[in-house]
Amino acid sequence: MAIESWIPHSVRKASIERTLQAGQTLFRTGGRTKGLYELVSGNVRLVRVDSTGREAVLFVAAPGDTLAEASLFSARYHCDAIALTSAVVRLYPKPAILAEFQRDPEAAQAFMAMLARQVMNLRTRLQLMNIRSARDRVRDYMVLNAGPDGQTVSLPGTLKDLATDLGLTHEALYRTLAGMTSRGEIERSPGKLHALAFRD
Amino acid sequence: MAIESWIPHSVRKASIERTLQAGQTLFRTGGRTKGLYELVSGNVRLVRVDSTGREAVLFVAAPGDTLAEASLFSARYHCDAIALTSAVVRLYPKPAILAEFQRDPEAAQAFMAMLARQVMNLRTRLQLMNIRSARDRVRDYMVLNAGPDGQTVSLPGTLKDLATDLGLTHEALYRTLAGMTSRGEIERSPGKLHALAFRD
DNA sequence: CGAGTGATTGACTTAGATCAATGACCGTGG
DNA sequence: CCACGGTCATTGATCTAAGTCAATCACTCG
Repeated sequence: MAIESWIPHSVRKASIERTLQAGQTLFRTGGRTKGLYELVSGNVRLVRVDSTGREAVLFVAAPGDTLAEASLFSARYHCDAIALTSAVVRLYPKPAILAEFQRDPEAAQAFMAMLARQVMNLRTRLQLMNIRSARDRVRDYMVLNAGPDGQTVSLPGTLKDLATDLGLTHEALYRTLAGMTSRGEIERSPGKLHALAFRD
Repeated sequence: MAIESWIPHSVRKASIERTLQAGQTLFRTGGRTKGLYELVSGNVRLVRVDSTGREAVLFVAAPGDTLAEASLFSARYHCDAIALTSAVVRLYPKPAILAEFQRDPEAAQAFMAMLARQVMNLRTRLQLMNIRSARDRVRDYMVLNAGPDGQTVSLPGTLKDLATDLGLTHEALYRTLAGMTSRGEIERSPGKLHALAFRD
């Protein structure tokens, strides 16, 4: 998923960094699309605004996320991108990317593979969000993200981050983990979760 | 998103239909990937099973969905696909697709565009699921799916389906809609929702 | 004319959100 | 070197929105 894994070198070199203040607009609905953005630091949110001025958030990008990949294939943006915090973005210019894809089918394929993986991932997360029970959500998360041994999950960030990922409040997650631990369903070590026997 | 919009004709012709009984396995983790499946009718679920035998559902495909696009780029499946109901799938063989992408960059680009759109879409739905309040969820859904006039949403299926899409029970959705109607926030006509003035 | 499904509403329960407080830890600046 | 501000982790008390169970009506289809 990391951008380096699929962006061709030539395009990489042509990229440009830009710094945004909190609240600053990166692009706006109807504007000409410039290329693919990678969020380096900070947060940027994509919003769509309806005729009455109500806005709906499409996506809140975190560092490492890529913004507006669909805009590579359309001439105009379909939403607004606004920095939520001060942020740094990197722009990979559209002509460079598309030209590279024409020239090198390998590059195109790498890009497709990355997108396909993202689709799978997102679908999985969506499925996870359909689970009502916090405990089942954690369980499923563990099955899905287990390491090679099939029962250890290493946490990428803080528990708070995990809670957000799971669509729970951090309090709910703490409680759920505490409950599962006391019931002997999991064990915890710093930065890791171990699945033990589950009995339903 | 419809498969006809991006699948090259040559590949289309090479596709094969297959019928599954409820409970039948389409493919299994570790099996050789054959290509891209489109679900024609019925439901198929993708599941991952961990070492202890616990399973987590990755995705439940509905007619029109495409399965395992990521498997186009890997040699082995990473999950099991099992028919939930009796179902019909259409297989687009991997060699045909990949060869076509090599030959015709346009086709490759169409595929990328489709995937990119899917990614946007999925992210948006994920964002929607983060909204706790049923009312806000409906509101956001309406903003996101408003027609050209910016305030009419035509419902693709039944309200029950919509409820599932929104991650609500149908009862909760009915009540929410009833509430919003009585408060004058929306108007309803068969198969359509109209947004009126919202006051928060 | 039943059987099946969608739409709708009622009553009740509960899981998780919300608000709040505490302790541990960490960096940093005086 | 230590006090202070910040964030994470954790737990308690309370509340409420949405889930669950259940019943009814309208409609369609064979």
